[in-house]
Amino acid sequence: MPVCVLSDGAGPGAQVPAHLTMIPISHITTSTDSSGKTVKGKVVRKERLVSSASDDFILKTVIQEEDSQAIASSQNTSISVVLLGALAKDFNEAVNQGDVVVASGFTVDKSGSVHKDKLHPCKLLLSGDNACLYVSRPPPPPDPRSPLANKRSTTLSAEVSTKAKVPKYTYVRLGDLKAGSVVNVYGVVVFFKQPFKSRGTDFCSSLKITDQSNQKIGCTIFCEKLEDHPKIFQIGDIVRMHRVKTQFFNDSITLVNTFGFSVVTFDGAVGGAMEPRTSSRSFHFDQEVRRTVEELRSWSASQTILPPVPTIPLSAVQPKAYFDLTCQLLAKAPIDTTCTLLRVWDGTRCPRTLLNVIVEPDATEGPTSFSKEKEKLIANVLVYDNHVEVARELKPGAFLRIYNLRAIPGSSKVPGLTSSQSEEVDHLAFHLHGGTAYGRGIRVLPETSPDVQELKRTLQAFSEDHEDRLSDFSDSELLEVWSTPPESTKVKQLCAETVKCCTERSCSHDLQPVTLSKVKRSGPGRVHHVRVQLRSYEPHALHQALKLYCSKCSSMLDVPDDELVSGLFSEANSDSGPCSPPPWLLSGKVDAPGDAPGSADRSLTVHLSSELLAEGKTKELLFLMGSTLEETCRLTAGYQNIVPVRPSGGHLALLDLSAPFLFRGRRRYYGCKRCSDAAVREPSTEGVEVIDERMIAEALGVQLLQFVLLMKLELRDATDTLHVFLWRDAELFFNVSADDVAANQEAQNIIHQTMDTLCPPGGGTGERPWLDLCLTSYRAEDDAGQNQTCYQVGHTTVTKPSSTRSEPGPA
DNA sequence: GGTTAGGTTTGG
Repeated sequence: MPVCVLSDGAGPGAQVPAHLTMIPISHITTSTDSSGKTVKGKVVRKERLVSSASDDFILKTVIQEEDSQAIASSQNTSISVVLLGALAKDFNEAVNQGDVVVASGFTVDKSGSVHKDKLHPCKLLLSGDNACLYVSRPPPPPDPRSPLANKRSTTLSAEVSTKAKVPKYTYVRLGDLKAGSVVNVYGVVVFFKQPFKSRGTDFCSSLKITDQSNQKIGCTIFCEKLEDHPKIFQIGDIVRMHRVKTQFFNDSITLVNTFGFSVVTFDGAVGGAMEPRTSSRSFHFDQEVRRTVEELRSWSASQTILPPVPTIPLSAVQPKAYFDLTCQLLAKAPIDTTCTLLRVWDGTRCPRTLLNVIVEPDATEGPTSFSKEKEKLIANVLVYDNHVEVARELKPGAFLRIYNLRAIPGSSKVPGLTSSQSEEVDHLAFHLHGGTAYGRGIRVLPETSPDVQELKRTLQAFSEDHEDRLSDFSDSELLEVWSTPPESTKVKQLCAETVKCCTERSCSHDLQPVTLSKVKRSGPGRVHHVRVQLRSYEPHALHQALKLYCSKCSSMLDVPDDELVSGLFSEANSDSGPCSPPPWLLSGKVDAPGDAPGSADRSLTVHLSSELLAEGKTKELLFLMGSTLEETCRLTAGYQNIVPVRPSGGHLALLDLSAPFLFRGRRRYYGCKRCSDAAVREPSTEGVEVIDERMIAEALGVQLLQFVLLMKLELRDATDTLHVFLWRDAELFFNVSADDVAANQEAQNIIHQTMDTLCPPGGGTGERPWLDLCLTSYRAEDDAGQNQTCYQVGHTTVTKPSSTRSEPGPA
């Protein structure tokens, strides 16, 4: 449906998808297969937009082959194009005679007027979701101030001289606004509130903008959909608004959105990326837009109009301060109806003790505990009232900016708080109070934002430092680690402080360690602390410890090996036959990637969402047909998300769900056969910042399986042995995520090294380190349906794995 | 082509 105006500079902007093949106008016949094809031509005639019913439009245009050689050697170089529906309307607004357009998703029909107009015997029809039109406009006359001017005028002079550019939009300076008109404006944001629910039907955004005329103008935006609101991340961002009305309020002009409103936001930093933030399907972006934004950026940088940005890291937080926090959400838990706890970190450590909030593990979304080192960096943020609703939509792992967060010293009146810390005074609590004053609110930042990129580097650095610290022991420390109690150690030594342990408990239970024989005599439903050694473990082939778990039906599956998955791919490829993709997909071909250059002569059918294409997102999501597992893996280098598909009964279908339904880089995602209702369906990408496995799974009706780690450990102490499971808290135990274990060798190595430390191969029990563990006992049915008591290790982290154990001597 | 809000904090 969309019309995309291409950037005429080298910068970002919509691009015609590279996999589509262009065909010359003269080659078009009624038997042309238009799938995966484009036609390019200059608009030589544009007729009036005709509206046949209230919402139905039709527009006829004629495009002509641009290549003069083709024109000279062929007759049918001009062809009629009929546009229907919204596309016609968009075309009418966005395209001028003289523009060069590329059409895709068209159908070919016989032209009824060939005798009359002497044009091509065929015409192109564009309608529906499949159709897309890319517009590139002759660039504006060279700007004499620009260093590129000479270069431009030589390479593009022919086109420039044919037509003076008529700007489509005119923008009014904020100092020239008159009440009672509808205008387009640019402005630098000096104040903003995230959209909040109004008392009417819409969300309301409130902002104040300024420009070179130094007027500060308040704007109020009402839109029902959040994605239509300005995507403002911080003061200094630049907005461009189309169709806002001016009106007087309190003796000053204000701007309110009106019919046809649209807004695009740009980063306000001089030299920053020119990435337009908008959910509009069709928006105008060219060299002139770029120049206007750059002018506003440098003007704004030279001014002192902007209040200081109150974004500071946790390490710099002062008591009583209000500040904006850029952070990652790790976990969250509702406290009561007016308050939600967000556990966040930004990789820096606040020098103050932070408020400790204890909630039921069952109420927590995300991990319930973290390694002790990480825990020290985590801030508990309490968000109140209207923010609770926003917090409900947040997912652990998301990157957030919390605006106008308050650091409250010594405050301890937290609903539901059970921490013994509540009487302490020397700690900081973080509150996001109710209301929207001072722009209070929460916003999810896209991963592409520069601030998130920086945050991720900080978090990464923490993880690396932390791991370095673990493996960086002096010899004396190593001796302490390895000098374990002798076999004859009696129970009384369990509490001895002198024995070094290589695990740490992070639970809040106030329990004395007990012996395994006592654990065995106690019934299910208990929590015990024990000090034990690891006698043995299963599976020894550690990759088998990685499982797929369905949180819906609780089934646990082995991860299929490559041989099995390869087989499923070739099975899928053996189904052939006619197959019509759904109308929202555009089809094309890519060369099958191969080792030798000569082997790449096979081509694979690919399908891309026309909506994503329209947004220029050609690498985001690919439906791939006919590939082998190996080819699919190779293509992950070029596409963020690959969904393998196969023809089935004339339609596109997913592969058997034993195969991954999605490839993302080195990561593969699986779905639950029992709980999925899988089909190729269109993902709704409107307003979506990042296309991830969750949204794709949801669109495809796939119940996403989670990678988990499952091991059975045999523990021993002086009194007995006990088999326990390591599952729910296995990631915490190894301090590694199961997702990472599934995707990379380094994470797998951590598990190997840890197990080698806890249970050295070939070593006697005397060498094995002692472990402080928290055990939970529970009742479960075994395979024979018999009730039995099971045990799980929880709240425990291995703190001192070491790979240098085998060579303790000086290096 | 309606209504909504119309910056500005003390409080869990």
